[in-house]
Amino acid sequence: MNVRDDRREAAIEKMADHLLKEGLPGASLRALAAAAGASDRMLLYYFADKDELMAATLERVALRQSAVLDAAIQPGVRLPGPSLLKAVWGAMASSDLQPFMHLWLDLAAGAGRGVEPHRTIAGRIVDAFLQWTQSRLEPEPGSDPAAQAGALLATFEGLLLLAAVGRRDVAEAAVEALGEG
Amino acid sequence: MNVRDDRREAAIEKMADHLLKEGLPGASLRALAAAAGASDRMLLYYFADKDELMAATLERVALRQSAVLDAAIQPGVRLPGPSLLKAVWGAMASSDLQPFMHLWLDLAAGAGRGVEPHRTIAGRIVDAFLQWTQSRLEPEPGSDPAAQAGALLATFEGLLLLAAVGRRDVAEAAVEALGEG
DNA sequence: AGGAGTCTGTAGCGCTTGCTACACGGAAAC
DNA sequence: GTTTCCGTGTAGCAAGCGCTACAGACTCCT
Repeated sequence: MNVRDDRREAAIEKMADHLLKEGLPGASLRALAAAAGASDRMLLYYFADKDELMAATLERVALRQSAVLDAAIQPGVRLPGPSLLKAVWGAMASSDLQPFMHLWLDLAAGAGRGVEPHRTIAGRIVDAFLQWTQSRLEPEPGSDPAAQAGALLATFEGLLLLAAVGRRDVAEAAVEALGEG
Repeated sequence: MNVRDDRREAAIEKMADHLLKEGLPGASLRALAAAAGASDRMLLYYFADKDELMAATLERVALRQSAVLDAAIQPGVRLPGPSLLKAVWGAMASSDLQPFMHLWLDLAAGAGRGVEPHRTIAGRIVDAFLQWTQSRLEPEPGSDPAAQAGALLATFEGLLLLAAVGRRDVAEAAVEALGEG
């Protein structure tokens, strides 16, 4: 029945595509509207304001990404740290790492300065990822599993950052080195 | 003799301060000019355009930061991985980590999308940091020292990112965990 | 048939952005 | 003493931003 909600939903999907392709800097209302096949006027009819629109769209992107990870390493499976890192890195790499990486850095940069809705959403994403990591990690006995998951997550995020600034080769070599040690 | 170069130099210092305080999003010509005690008109007299201005200012920030690191761990000293990580993290934390962290994430985000001058400068910074890490790292025998340095750098960058998105506690715990393992 | 509420296009407001045109005072060179 | 260049203020341009006012079309209820 509700036409508006349907179109809103469709817009979210198309805007998520656009966001992944262009990143936050390319996410003006007019550009997003063009991507969604609508007018900026209509976007602001579907959503209260840009913040609400961005929150919904970023949430959608996060959902997609967590689906990629779940598909790569299914619930119930547990791996030791180095293997898990390698597996996650491999999964991201084969699902076209780049777009998500760029968007995530944009988001993190905004979050760092406390910008909303970036701060809230980035927090949620990193918490979810942390929990996911802990649920997939075969913990080494004798130290805190949460801290181990945190360390693994940090390393992965750092690899992402290295790749983003054009040092993907360094990141690849690091993954290998960590796999041996 | 050269009045212009003197003022240009002074402007760089003050703009570096401003950049650390406000990050890239707060770096409009008018805002930078106010911080430097000049007019935007004059900034564009000292520098060809905003790109040149930003390149000079970001370079200055990087210079300051590497001075902090050199002071914390002097040339010639070598530490094993976990200790080095702890030392670097401690040095950054005690020198007011926050401003540099934010700026670095802004820069990395821009670099990821290929924006100039961010891409070039971020590349230079990460290369310098990589080299610095390798020069301070007591390498474990049997695997590539460069890759070990890369892995350590990745972890550190990831910790920075975790702290930026408001999970500094997770980062601290991870540093501890890595210190034990 | 008429009024009410739901959609949507047009047009534009007020603001910020990087950058520029122009004019003018002073100092230096000849 | 004139010319030439350096340094600087004023004022403004074109483009982009998020957002809104307004009006018309369409659908539904009575």
